Amino acid sequence: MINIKENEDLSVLNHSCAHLLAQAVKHLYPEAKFWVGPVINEGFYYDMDLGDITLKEEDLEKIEKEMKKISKDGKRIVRHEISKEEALDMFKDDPYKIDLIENMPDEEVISCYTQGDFTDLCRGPHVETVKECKYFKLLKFSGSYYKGDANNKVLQRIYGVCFRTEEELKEYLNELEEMKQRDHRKIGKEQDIFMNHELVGAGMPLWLPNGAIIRKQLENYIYEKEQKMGYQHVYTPCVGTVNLYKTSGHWDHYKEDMFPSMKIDEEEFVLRPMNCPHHMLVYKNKLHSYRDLPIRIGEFATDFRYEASGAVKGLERVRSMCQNDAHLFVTPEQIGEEFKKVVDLILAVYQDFGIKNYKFRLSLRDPEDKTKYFDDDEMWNQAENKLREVLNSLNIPYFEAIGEAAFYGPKLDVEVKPAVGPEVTLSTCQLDFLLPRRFELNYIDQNGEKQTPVVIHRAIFGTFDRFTAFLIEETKGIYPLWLAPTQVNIIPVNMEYHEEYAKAIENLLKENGYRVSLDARNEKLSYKMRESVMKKIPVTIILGQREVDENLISYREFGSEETITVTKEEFLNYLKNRIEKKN
RNA sequence: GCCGAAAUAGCGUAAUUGGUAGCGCAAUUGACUUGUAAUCAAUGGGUUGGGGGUUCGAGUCCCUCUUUCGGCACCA
Repeated sequence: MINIKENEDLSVLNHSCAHLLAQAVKHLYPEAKFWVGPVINEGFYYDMDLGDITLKEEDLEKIEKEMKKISKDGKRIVRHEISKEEALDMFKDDPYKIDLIENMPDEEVISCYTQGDFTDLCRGPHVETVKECKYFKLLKFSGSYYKGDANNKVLQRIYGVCFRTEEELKEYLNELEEMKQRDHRKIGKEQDIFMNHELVGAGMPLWLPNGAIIRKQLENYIYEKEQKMGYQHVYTPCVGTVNLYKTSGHWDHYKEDMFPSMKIDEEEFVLRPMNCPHHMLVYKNKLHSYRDLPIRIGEFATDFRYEASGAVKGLERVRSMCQNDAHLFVTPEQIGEEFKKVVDLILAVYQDFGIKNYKFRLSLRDPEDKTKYFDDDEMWNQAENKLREVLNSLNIPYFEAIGEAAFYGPKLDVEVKPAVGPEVTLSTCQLDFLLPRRFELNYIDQNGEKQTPVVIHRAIFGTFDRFTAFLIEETKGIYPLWLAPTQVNIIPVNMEYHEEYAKAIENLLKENGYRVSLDARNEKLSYKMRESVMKKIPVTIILGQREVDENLISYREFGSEETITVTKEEFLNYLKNRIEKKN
């Protein structure tokens, strides 16, 4: 999809359209006060205070109409530069603009833009006249916290998008509609991947048989890869004592986001929100020499987090999840090499799944924020510099994000954009100098002295839940053969004459380990073919008199109109080949 | 959690101002015996998300809880 913000022309146009929106709102709601109206990747929005008024669906139409009217009128958009005093006077009725002006550095030139009866404080640039903002659409509206702070007042936000031509706008709106069609929640329901039930609770997905097949394939796939890389897999309990999390420091940072503790006899337990503390103790179970490192402890671990009710979403954001987790215990010298192996693994996995749209994000702490991050400047500088150094040596493109680190250390996150909603983190690889200290981990170095290891936390799939959600959206529910819940569907042309042969082929494929269905209903071939295609089954076999007579198999691949007829051996080879190539 | 919107059969949906809950697909049964995206007919299926209220009467109005959706905030 086109990125408005990265397109210079569309960016200016959309920003002007935000002003047009504000002008129309001002006409309809004279008491409206305005905060900011920036351009974003998807278009633009404007945040405003409408007093006691909250917008309704119909209001958007009214505002759109007013915008069209103003646009038709075609007033010029004129820039003027003013002093801070003039600006403070001009916007004296709007506390939000006063806030903006007061926070501007003294030396900055203050500019505003006037179009007809409306003037907005703005850096610009803008298009020449409001006439250019002709092909726009208001997309959605919602509340949003002033300055993005949940303690502040809720402002009204309206989102929209603007293009140069009607065709471009239409195309964009169509694409938005197509994105909704690939939403994993929609496909997940259609394909019986997962379900939810209000008696189980929000954010607690139940994986149905088809989803369980996909997940099992993912587990086997990553287990084998990790096994080959020297990971040792463990099983640890889904509960821990509160003291375990007090030791790690998670309790102080996240107790509000955990399920409440349960007191049994004299001890308090929580459902575990993550597995690091358990793995620290697995490491500590034995005395380690520097010769043993790196030690890589992996686990497919179910965790529970009390995510905010407004945050839960399908398989993407849940309260019960399974992490593809591992903790690597390394010497300081081994950080670079181990980190590289993790990044290589991430890249290899994405290649296997055909995932192309992702970004690496280097997540750093906000040095100003002394409460969110463990307070030890030296430790942070060491960790962040080391991580940046490793990334630069790996030669992968990444961007830095301040304030996105974990409380114990900086991370490399992989960001992807779901069909609906903001970007989410899939894979993560984190550098941690803190937890090994908290749990007093050590190893014996060459000189027989105790040293503290460094821990790398990493999750390749992130959680199986979120990865599956993304996989569904990437593939649009058209899975490669090795992942498909049903791999081959068999349709006999005539049940009476061909059922026996069809059953023989079904057994042959089952014996070879494939997931096969036989459509034995008394329906027309075309009826069954339609269903097979709609279910997106990778391979459909058609068996009629020709196949029976010559002991052959005819099949059709999903997405192809062509029927291929081969011997049984050739067909088995064909399947095997596709599985190996993961397509 | 916050600001909005919504919840009707397995799925997708309809029901003027409050007045007998319909339809399509799927399912079941019967007929048809089929060569690549829908054969025909019949039948069953609903405490309209839960609880409470207003009313002669509630899918429809009010309160409340739950869940879902669009954003915001959060995300170890």
